Amino acid sequence: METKELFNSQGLRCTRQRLEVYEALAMSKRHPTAEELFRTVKTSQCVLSRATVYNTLETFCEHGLCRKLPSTEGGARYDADLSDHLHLTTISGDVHDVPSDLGIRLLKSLSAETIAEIEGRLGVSVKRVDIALHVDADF
Amino acid sequence: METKELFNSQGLRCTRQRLEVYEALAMSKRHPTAEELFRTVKTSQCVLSRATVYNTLETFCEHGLCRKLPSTEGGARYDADLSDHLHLTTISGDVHDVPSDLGIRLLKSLSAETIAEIEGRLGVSVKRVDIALHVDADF
DNA sequence: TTTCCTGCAAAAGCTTTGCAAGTAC
DNA sequence: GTACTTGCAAAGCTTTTGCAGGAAA
Repeated sequence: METKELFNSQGLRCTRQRLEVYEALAMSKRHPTAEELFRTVKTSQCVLSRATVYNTLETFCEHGLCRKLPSTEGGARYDADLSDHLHLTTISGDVHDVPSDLGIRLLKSLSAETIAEIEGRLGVSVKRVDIALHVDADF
Repeated sequence: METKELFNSQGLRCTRQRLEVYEALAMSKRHPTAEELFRTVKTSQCVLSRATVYNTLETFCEHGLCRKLPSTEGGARYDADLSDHLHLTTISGDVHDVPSDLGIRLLKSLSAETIAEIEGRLGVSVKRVDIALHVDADF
């Protein structure tokens, strides 16, 4: 679906700012923070304020267009990929996507081999696993 | 192990503030925020500043005495229970412990029955599940 | 006595809010 | 034209920092 139709289907007006923020978010594989989105979109010849980024992201979350990811430090991160997957945060704060099957195996057996597989497949350095189920919006 | 011995085993000095913060955290089943711990401990005839609470909690985390839980809103939450379990956050922001086996079943099959079981066993109202694996400290 | 810890106050970082001007529909 | 959206600036909340005084070992 085109982004404009996506907004319309949710009763959201299609503004330049929303389009750019949404597309920057959907394009990114880095699960960006509000600040990162602000800097990405602002430079691309679009008038934009931080307040709008925050408002926009909250609106997107409310309408199921993206998800706010829990984090322990820095600002909140956002993900427009609502498909079935988990997230893995490295010591540096980066967030990586993890296929559900791999994540579930990790949960079932945090063996050295599983960790090695995670590290190999994602190219990250795993230091500790802190697992949480977050239940915070409509089913 | 007594709390004082626990501190000593980690090379930490045993101060009034640390003892009270640690025991308030260990006693609580609510996964309190720094602010909540500050208010709990401060009222119980103990001189305490917010800065000390933050310093203390970071020190505890560094020494493996507690864990910082990722969250999407409000302040970070802390848990001194390092045993094998997962967390479930409700729409109101409360964090509940979930036995690992139940959490893994949730991950494997987010069926209506599983949700109902979660709700029944924890007495909470589940609205959405947002799942993340956080890897952010030493293994 | 030495080293570590605490409190205070200030600052920094992230996010929200009120309101007037502007824009989508 | 109406209702929604934006930008700005200020405020709010959480967390960190520098430093001097104080306490543990």
